[in-house]
Amino acid sequence: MTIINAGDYLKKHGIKPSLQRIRIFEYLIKNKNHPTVDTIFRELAKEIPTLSKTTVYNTLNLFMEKNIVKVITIEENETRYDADTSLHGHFKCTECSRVYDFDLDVPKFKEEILKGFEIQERHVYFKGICKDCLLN
Amino acid sequence: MTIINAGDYLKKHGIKPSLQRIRIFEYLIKNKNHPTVDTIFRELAKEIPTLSKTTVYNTLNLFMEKNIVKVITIEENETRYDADTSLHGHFKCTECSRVYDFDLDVPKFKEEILKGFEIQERHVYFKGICKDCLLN
DNA sequence: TTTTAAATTTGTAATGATTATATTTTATAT
DNA sequence: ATATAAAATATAATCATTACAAATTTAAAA
Ligand SMILES: [Mn+2]
Ligand SMILES: [Mn+2]
Ligand SMILES: [Zn+2]
Ligand SMILES: [Zn+2]
Repeated sequence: MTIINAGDYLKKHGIKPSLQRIRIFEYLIKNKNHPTVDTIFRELAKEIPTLSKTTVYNTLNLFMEKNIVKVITIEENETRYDADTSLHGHFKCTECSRVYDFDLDVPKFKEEILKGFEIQERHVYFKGICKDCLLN
Repeated sequence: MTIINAGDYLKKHGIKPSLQRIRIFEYLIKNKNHPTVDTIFRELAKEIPTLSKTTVYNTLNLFMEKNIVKVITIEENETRYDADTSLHGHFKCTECSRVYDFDLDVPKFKEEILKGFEIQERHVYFKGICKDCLLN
């Protein structure tokens, strides 16, 4: 799914597209690096000098309510965000701390044990050392 | 895997079995409810009035280094611990906040994309509403 | 058994991420 | 242009975790 216009996309999901909201959402779809609040803030503060970190928090929480971003909690005390809401796995490299995406096959989950449970979210993440770091 | 004697198990893993360490480990294997530090502390403080929360933190971090417990980070700001180090999935109910175990089939992961990556940890968790809560 | 040293536990302070609150700024409607 | 609502900002508060130093316990040495 490619998002042509961030403003339209926000509107379509019931979010008034302010400058800050557009830039934060654009940052997420252009940099698929699963950034933290701090990363987003530091990067965008260059373009928007008045930006407040609170706004980044508020905006991401709003995005989550409206289901256009997902939260990634791999490490405690390091919350990351992802504008790709499709089901996919994440691999975090413990060397370079990059977070990679990888495909997941839903029906391959053995979920019989959870018969009678209503599953709303599925999260899969691996940790280890990425190809890049292994070659060094 | 059933652990007969907590003290022996700790020794076998290079951990000197102090009273606090034994009790904390026993709590984990007897209560498979994936407790938080706070839960462990509150429960054990009844038996060990001198217990310090710092000790619970220190002990769990030691257990993690020695690979006899795993950390579960489903929610940001709610770190839980599991003495079952085998690969299995977790289901967290958003109603009663219980965390259930469920089996996972390792080879069912589609990991071709991660060829060349060294995978050290695999984590799978789902969120939703458990059977119990759905029946109310 | 006493003495000494090391390991462990404890209490308190510091840190850092997130949220709460109040104020200011911006957008919208009359 | 004025009033009202929404959004952004600055600052303070909260809370989980860690850092640090002192006290206690355990183990080793004498
Ligand atoms: Mn992703
Ligand atoms: Mn478990
Ligand atoms: Zn790497
Ligand atoms: Zn439930």
